[in-house]
Amino acid sequence: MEKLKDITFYTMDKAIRTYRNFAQKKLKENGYKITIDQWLIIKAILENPGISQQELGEKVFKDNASVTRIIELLVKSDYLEREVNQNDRRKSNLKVTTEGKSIIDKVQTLVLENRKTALTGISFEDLEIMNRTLKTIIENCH
Amino acid sequence: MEKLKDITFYTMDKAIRTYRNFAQKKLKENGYKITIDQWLIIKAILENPGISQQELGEKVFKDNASVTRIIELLVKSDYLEREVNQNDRRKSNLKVTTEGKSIIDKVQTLVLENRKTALTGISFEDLEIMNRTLKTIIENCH
DNA sequence: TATCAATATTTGATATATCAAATAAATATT
DNA sequence: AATATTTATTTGATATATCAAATATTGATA
Repeated sequence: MEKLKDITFYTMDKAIRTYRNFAQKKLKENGYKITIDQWLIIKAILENPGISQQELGEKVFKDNASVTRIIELLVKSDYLEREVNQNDRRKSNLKVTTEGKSIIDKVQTLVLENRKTALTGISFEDLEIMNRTLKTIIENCH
Repeated sequence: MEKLKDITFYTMDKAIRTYRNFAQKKLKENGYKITIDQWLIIKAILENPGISQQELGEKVFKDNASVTRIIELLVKSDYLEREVNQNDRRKSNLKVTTEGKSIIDKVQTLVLENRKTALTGISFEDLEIMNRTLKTIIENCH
């Protein structure tokens, strides 16, 4: 029977979780009251103004239900504002507040540092190969 | 501002989730009433008889609290039995039931198929590089 | 031996993931 | 226009993740 440590998917899982924990801890250490996922959602809205929740979910690879709930919390934290979309009343217009923009800016530096730390000692070529490989896996599992 | 799709960690996250969803769907399609995480825990117990919950958590990289709750559900599903450890009454002895062994056996084939599908078209070298890279990330984030 | 410190597990609170069902609004069909 | 279908979002139920606090037990020490 194969050992767990030899399983690629186990290593993938462990790596992404180790990174998430690491990044989340850094956020907390620096007093930022935001989760990685919340940061991701705000960032996606900033990069895609007028995006719907559904598109948002596709963008950050999250379930509609998760998006709904993350947005609720972001509104509660005053990082987001939502209004009913007048063209299609099923949708809502999501706007990042000043406070939301501000925390994204502040956190940005930290995130770049975290990534740098996490990728220390990895060559550009290896990183490219990993990215390509991960993308192949994503394709294969569709 | 960098685009999300260019972010390595985002791709890692997406890849592992795509694989998990894919694998979980296959389990469901075949009528197996077990989650990937439950499968992982049972497998780790089979491979490490007498393992404590804490060691189990380290092995599969899960929080103690998560392990407790997954085990509760496994006991409820009759895949696991637990007794108080007489040497150390804080611990419990975890035993995989006949039914538990049976489902692991049956699911095993499916899991191997899933992995094969997910890794189609990826060279051994690239896979090795990815594994090495992931392990470096894990080290860097400790 | 009574007390203190360390260890293993559980529990509570909160966030996210997933699926299915429910709502609500828009669009198509008759 | 009334009805049916499709689409976007929400809600409920259940599983997992994370942290902190609570429990229970063991081991060490005064």
